[in-house]
Amino acid sequence: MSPRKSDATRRRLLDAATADFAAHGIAGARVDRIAADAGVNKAQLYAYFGDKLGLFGAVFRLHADAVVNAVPFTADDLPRYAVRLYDAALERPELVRLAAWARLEGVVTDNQVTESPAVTVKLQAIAQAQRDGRVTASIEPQDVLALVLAMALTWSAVGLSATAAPGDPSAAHDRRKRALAQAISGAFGAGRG
Amino acid sequence: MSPRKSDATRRRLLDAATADFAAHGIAGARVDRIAADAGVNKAQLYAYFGDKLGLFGAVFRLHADAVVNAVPFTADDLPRYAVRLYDAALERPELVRLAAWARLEGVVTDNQVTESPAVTVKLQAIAQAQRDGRVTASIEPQDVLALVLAMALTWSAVGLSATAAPGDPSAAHDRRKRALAQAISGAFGAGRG
DNA sequence: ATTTTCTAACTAACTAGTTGGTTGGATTTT
DNA sequence: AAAATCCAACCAACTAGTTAGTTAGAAAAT
Repeated sequence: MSPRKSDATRRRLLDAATADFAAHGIAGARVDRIAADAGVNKAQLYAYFGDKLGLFGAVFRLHADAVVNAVPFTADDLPRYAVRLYDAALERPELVRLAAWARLEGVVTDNQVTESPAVTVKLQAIAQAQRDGRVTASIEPQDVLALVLAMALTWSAVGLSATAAPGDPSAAHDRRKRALAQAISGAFGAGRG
Repeated sequence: MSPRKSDATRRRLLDAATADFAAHGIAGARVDRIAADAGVNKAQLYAYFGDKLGLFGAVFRLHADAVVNAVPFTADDLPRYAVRLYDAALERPELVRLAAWARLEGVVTDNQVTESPAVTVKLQAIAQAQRDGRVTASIEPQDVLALVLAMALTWSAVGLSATAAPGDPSAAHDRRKRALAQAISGAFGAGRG
């Protein structure tokens, strides 16, 4: 928008907002707290982002690409892709939480998720891997992708199981990653089914 | 507590609270709205449940038990268990949403999830199925359970993919269930690994 | 008559969003 | 060069509405 506005202030607001929205969701986040944490006056926040939902949208868009895009997708090697996602979710749990909250609070629709270019590209890559005989052809690409994502995020903040934390013993991380890679290999490997 | 208090009023409050908490989460739910929807005065709500969080706790415990009792666990046939969970999540999406919100808002800890009797029983059943050679022994029971749960809830409100709805064409449900059953069979079947 | 269940009205604190005005540095005018 | 002007960035204080939780007492039940 306005190129003159201070990038530093904008950035501080986005950082503070990311933390607060990730921790408390949209309804639970507090505009005053975000402004205070950023060391910025509340009126500035409104000048930059319009309203609370506009601020969330900016935060979400900023990280949305990073959630799914920063991790390179390899349809030929889904186990490794899933492990990379596991690591990414571990390193930046706030991204997963933002996405989960956006879904629950209804600010992103199904169509926005399924019809995004990032998803379309992945589906095509899976279809190609199926034609090449590297991924089982008996499960639709959309379901392969959905299941791989769900499995990779099993131990994330979204999951209903114990959440993985960076401080966990590395043996625990290795154990989960092996389980994940092996389960995905068995589920989608072209050898069977 | 007091055996005299009207069960009908209590039930109406729990029903209204279930809907509101499932739709908006704890921070987003409104005590006045819940009381109005239940046709009960707000002061009654506080007499029955103490405070907002106490009401959420009651709602959560009520449905957590229900879902555990409603879906029988079959360690020998994990694909079918997962499909039953898919159906249960489809029929009662509010249960999944309640659980997701409870996790995100931090009112249930990891230990409460992993150390509950319901989970312990399932883990032992999986270990037995592994000894019987009906489930792959190369993945720990806790990870088998975590992955099966995550996969079954791929298309639920928790998932990051498109959400399944009761109104979807039955072909779509069948397609997802086949994908789910096949993926779980491949991932945890004892034939491989 | 007394206990229990219910209710309207209340409050203190909090919330998102606004207002009117200040600051400090760059640009223009003299 | 000095004075006048401009403007984006900034802020303390405020508003109007909402929130969880309380109270004092009426109605109903036993």
